Formats: sequence, structure tokens, C-alpha cells
Amino acid sequence: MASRPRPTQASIAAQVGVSIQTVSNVINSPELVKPETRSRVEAAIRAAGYRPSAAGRALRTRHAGAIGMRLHPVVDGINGEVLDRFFHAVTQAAQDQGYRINLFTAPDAPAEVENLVGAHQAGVIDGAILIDTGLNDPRPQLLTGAHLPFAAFGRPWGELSTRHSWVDVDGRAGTYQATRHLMAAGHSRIGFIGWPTSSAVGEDRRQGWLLAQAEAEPEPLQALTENQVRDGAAAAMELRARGASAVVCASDALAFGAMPVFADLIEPGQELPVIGFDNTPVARAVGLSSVEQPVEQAAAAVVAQLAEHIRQPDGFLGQGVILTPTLELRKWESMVASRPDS
Amino acid sequence: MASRPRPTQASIAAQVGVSIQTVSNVINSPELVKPETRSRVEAAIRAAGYRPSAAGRALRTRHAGAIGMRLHPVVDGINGEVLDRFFHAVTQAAQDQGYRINLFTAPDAPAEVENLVGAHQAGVIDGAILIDTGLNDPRPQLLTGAHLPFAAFGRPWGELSTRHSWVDVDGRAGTYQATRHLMAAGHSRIGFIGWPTSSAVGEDRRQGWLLAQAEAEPEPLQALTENQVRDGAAAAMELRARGASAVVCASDALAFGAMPVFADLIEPGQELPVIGFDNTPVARAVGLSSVEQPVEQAAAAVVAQLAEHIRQPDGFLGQGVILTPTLELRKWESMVASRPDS
DNA sequence: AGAATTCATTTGAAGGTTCAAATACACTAC
DNA sequence: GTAGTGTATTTGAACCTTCAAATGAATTCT
Repeated sequence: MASRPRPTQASIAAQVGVSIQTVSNVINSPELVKPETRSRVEAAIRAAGYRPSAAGRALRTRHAGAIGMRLHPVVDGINGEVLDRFFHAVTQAAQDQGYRINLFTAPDAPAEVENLVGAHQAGVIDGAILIDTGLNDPRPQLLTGAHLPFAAFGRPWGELSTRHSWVDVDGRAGTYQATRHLMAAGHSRIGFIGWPTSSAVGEDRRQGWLLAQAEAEPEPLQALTENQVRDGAAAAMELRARGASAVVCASDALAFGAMPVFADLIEPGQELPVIGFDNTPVARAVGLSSVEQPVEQAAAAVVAQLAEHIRQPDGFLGQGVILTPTLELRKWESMVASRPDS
Repeated sequence: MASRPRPTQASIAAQVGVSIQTVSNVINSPELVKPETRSRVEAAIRAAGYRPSAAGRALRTRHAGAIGMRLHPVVDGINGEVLDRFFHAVTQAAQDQGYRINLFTAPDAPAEVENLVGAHQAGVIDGAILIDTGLNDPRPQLLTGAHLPFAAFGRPWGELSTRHSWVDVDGRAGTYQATRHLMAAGHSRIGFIGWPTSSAVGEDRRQGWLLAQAEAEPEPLQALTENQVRDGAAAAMELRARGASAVVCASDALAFGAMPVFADLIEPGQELPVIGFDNTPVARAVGLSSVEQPVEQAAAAVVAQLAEHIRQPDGFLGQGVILTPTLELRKWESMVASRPDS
């Protein structure tokens, strides 16, 4: 059972009795080929199980058909699910547009850029997707300098003025909604638990809370800490002591810590006056209301931008897209009291 | 600023005044080239920023330099972190061995196989990594039939006798350790909360608990449910009512639900007599003891097996590797009571 | 000195595809 | 009957690399 040689356009052509170019046309520009010839070629292709060689095609067209992306090390698993969803959605969107996703690892941003640029020079990828853009992120400039098309999930924070494509979720709008919802439920003293202001994303989310209250609140009830469950708990206690009857949080991890602090205010089956961010599985599991990011939509938008960018390497000016998150409300239920249904 | 044409071996060769093949040799078999010539070529390569074309190389060598892998949709985020770690480690290991990771999406197993085989026929990937092998998984047979080298993370469960490469973690050894630890701490009635026996992985983990108690326990204190937090809580209550003073769980999600049920038995700062599986971030956050899988090691082993398989497409007979997990013990601390340190 | 051995480099070809241009053919128009 | 307009197909070249074999030059052996 020696496996017969891989079929090629040449072998198909010989079989059908046409030229190689005709086979190529059947695949890439079927409208150029006479219907009768076309179907004969198509039949031979199917019969032989022929698939165009990616290498041959890439060599000729100077087009890899792949997009590079860094897989970050797992740091904070509790909201890593947003990234999981993003990766999955990006892979799907890329597949739909005829691109594959190529994974890279790197210890830091410069190494990431080096990997991506290297892969681009080798013709392995046509473009890259950047994730988790930080304050004054150096990567956009470096990639632009290397003429590597890219699009980012996360807006450009800070003053670096590289103009590029990006998609982001309006965190401010999310916390704004959350705060308004609590206000409508009758709360007048609503706290915010967030991250230090050095975090651009954290500051954005804080702004939404601030904005929603506008003049209502002279002395803001806020506490900024690290993103740990225990920090959330401690911050919640402090805010409650200062008079807060509800809190909006910059993450589900913080909200998760805050939950027990406000649990005595309500009866099971009601909404807890604690709202998280990212709508992680943990939030679903424990009945925590949370702000849901339209991750799948964001992924599709990023890929679309990048594809456009690849199509017109120079002409395409970067553009930003902002998506609005939604508020996912949940009834809190004491886990211990409930029984399984099935 | 028209970007100059991409450097090639030909352009380098012309510059230095040697033949193309010599440039190729400097890159692939430096020992064949006289040191002086070599360094001149190397200098030119660096100066031009030359990188071998992946397409040209792939076309000639019939070797893609990439491995395919399906990115599963996010189903159960609470222990998805194990997969995150696995992906990251695989990417790293692959990179170290000169392979890239190519991501695929698919709605089900047949589609996954079709994608992988298609990519292989197109010369996009040299092999594949399978994740989460289920009972009588059809994929190994299909891939073997398609002559696509692969290795699996997860052993072959069931009777399908395809002989192939795989790496797995000894779940039984994990729950065995956990149970023994609880026994050593003085517990005599130790319950098990797991999944229905239709889950091969769940059954494996149950066996470890069973084995550790051997003759000690005539009537086994077990409850098998779905993998939800609330199910874990309900099961824990039932087992405690039946006399259990400690429980071993098939997952952190179940253990997380069980925690409050046993919380009154100990003082803060002690180990809770509840042990989970997978050592997820949630476990770390709430101070839950859990069984830690050597994921990074597993990933490296899978990649190594696959690389070997690709090297000898036919000669290599599949082999299984079993890794032993470790028990990660934690002191439980009431989240509400603690204050942030810094 | 001529043959045999080793080392360094070059030559020719092939791998599969697509682009740009050329050819062949059928048909309409004058 | 020749020029002109399409449509369908083919030709030749190029994309970049590496394999297998050949050449050239220097060294050693008999």
C-alpha cells in the first residue's frame, strides 16, 4: 500500500487533457472556463481528492493566508475566559475569511513584535492581531515601522500617535449602565471597586460610574486595589462602612469578593446590589450580575479590519471601532439552599 | 520610500559573490562551508535582514513546519484554565522544536477531522494534536486512515484499538493522593462527588478515591452529578447528611460548591476537608486544596511525540505516556475577614 | 608524477502554483 | 474575403528554496 504521489494541477490536467492553467482557472476563476470543460475538470479534482498546495500558492502569490497572534501566558484565570472567547471567535472569523490563525508565545512585548515581524518576513503570516493594548503600548509603532499590517483588540491608550486599526469595548458605557441600574433600583450611595489609575482600562470603567452619578455624589465612594478576590472583599467592607448600599466593580474577581459583604441586604431570589465586569463563568455560577462584552462581535470586527488592511497594505488608514457592552442581570441564590433539578 | 524588494538567497549570493546553494548551505548546513565564506555570507544576511521564505522552503522540502489543533468552544470556563495552560505550553514547546501552531474551529469531531485532513493535504500542517479524547473517540481512527500524524492529550478510552501516541494525566493517582491525605488527617468517612459514569475521566477519578479506601468503606459515600457549582453543593449536603466528614471532588467547580457545606467544621487558617481537581484560579482565590495536573509537562510530551511521529511517518508506533499529578494543599481563609496587605 | 582522496563550491533540476501574454478558434461585420 | 470582436485555452516565465550530482582545487599517497 505505497501511498500514490500527491495529485497536482499537472496530474489533473494530464488526466483530463487540458493545460495546467485551465485547472488553475477552474479553481480560481471558474467563469473563464467553458462550463463543459469546467465540470470535467471538477470531476477529476474530486475523484483524485486534489487540494491546491498551500506552499505553491503562497510562493506564487506572496500571500500566506495566515494571521499571527500571541497567546499570552495565563495570568489571571478568573477573567481569562474573555480571552478564550475572543480567541475562539477570532479563529472562526478568520476561517470564514480564508485565513488561518498562527499562534506565538513571547515573554514580553518586544519579543512578541520580533516573532511577528520575523514570521511576516518569512512569509508565514500576512498580518497580526494585537491583544490587551496597554498605556503607551510600544507595539503599534514597531509593527507600523516594520510594515506589518495589524489590528488591535483594545484602543490606543496614551499619547503615542500611531494611527492604526483597533476595536474596543466601551467600558465606561458598561459601568454607566450598571450604576444607572442600581440607581433606578433605589440606591443612592453606590460605591466603585476598581484598579489603580495606572490601568487605562480600569480608569475607563471608573469614569462610567462617575459619570452616571454626575452631581449626585459629592464625595465619591471608591476603592482602588489589586484584582484579587480578597481585595474586593476588603474594599467592599470599607465602602459599606462608609455608607455604600451597592457597588459596581471593575471585574468579576472583585465583585466576587464583594458579594458576601452585601448578601445580608437582600433575600435569596433577588438581585444582589453588586455588579461585576466581564460576565465570566464564575459570575454565571454564583448568580452575579455582570457587564457582558460583545466579544464575538469584537473579534469579527478585528479580523475584518485586518483583512482590509492586508488587502491594501499602504492605502488603508487605521480606524477605531467602539462596541457597547450589555448588562447581564442575575438573581442571586444561596448556593447551599438550592437543589439540583435533573 | 518604496519598500525595496524582499531579499532572497539569490540577492544575497549576488552580493557576496557566491552561488545560491552556498547561501542555502550557510543556513542549513553551516559545517559544509569554509568559515571565512560563511561569515561573509552571514554578514550579508544580517545586513539585508534576510529570512528564508517559508513558502519556498515548504515547497521544496514538503514540510509545512506547522501543527494543527482545534480550539474548542468555551463550554465550562471554570476549569477551562487547564486548557489555556495546555495551549500555551504546547505553543511554547512547538516553537522550541521549530513548529508553529495552527488553530482550527469546528462544530464537531467529524468537521474537526475534515479540517485537519484538508489542511494536511494542502500542506498547511504536518501533524495534529488531539485534545479531550472521549469514550470511543472516532478521531484517532479517522486520522490514522488519512495518514495524518497526530498525538493526543488524553488516553484512548474504550475498545477502539487504534494504536497511537498519547499523553495523559493519571487522574486516579490524583484522587488517591487526595483521599489518603484526608485519611491521614483523621477522616474515616470520606465522600466523593463526581460525574456520571458515562464520563471516562470522571470514572477514572472515582477509582482513585475508591482504591484509597479499599476495605475501609463498605458502603461508598458517593454522589454523581453534573459539573455545576450548585450540583456540588447539593451533593455535599447529601453526603454530609449520610455521615461524610470530608469530600474529594472530580472538579474544582463541584468542590467550590461543597466548600460552604463543610466550612463550619474548621477554623479559618486550617485546611478545609474538601479537595478539588484541576487547581484552577478559583481554587487559588478561595483557598481550596486541589489536584494539580502537570499540564506543561504533558504539553511538552505531546509535542515531542508528534515531532517524532512526523519524522518517521510510518515507522513510528504509537505509545502512551502517563504523568502523575500532585496535590496542592491550601489553608482556607474566610474571604470577608481578611484585609489587603499592601 | 600521476592517481586517489578530501574539501569547498557550483550546476541543473524540481517542487506546485499563478501571472501576463500569446494563440487558436468561431463568429459578425463590412 | 479580409478585418475585427470575442471567448476558450495554452505557453512561458517567475516565485524561492533545497536535493543530487558535478566540478574545481588542494592535499595526500604510491
